[in-house]
Amino acid sequence: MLLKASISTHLADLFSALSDPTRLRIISVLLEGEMNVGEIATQLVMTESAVSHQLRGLRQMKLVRARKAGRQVYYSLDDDHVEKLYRMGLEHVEHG
Amino acid sequence: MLLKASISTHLADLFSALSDPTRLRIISVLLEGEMNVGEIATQLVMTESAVSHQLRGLRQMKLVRARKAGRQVYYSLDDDHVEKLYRMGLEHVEHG
DNA sequence: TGAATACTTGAGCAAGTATTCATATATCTA
DNA sequence: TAGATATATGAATACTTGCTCAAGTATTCA
Repeated sequence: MLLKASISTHLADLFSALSDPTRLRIISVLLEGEMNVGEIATQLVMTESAVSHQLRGLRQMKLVRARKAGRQVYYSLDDDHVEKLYRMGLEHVEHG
Repeated sequence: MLLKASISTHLADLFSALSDPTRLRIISVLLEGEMNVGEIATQLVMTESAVSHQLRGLRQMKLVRARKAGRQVYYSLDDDHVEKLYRMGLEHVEHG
């Protein structure tokens, strides 16, 4: 049945959150556990600013959660649907 | 483990295909079976041109398949991973 | 053959996005 | 308290995207 316009935009927002290589790479490292911004930036070989901007989007979409510890901020995945979508997409890409 | 850059872009492309309300609405009607461009456009209340442009993207991503019959072109879903991703995303949006 | 129908395509524009750079805020340490 | 560290944020820029409009191709039918 035709998806209602309002639901279609929410669903599009969810997939949009997963539609960028940088965000997917952030998710891939957070699958192993929480990590702070500097560590993520080091792993991805990107500036902390760029990573921070992307984390903001993921935070707003409630896909990651932030935990502040001193001056570090540790991020972790805040949604197991995301992990499922990520893994299912990856499966499709790797042997689809 | 950190997702390789090349795979991350492929995965992002897949999710990008699902990251637009119009494309999701097209997918939602094609879940019920094949449909031609004019019928899709009527259901979505959009121009055939706009729908055709989106179908092109979905075709290039191999998410839909086209069957020509006379001057009509019938589209159908070409990938059951897509249906799974769609349904899982929808579940998340509807009661997440 | 000529007109109508069904769809596709390219150009152009408005709106959105990801990154960089500079700056701001918060926290720790000497 | 001053300076260093960790992160966040705003503005600017380059790039991408979705639609419209006009024109093009293919097919049917009178």
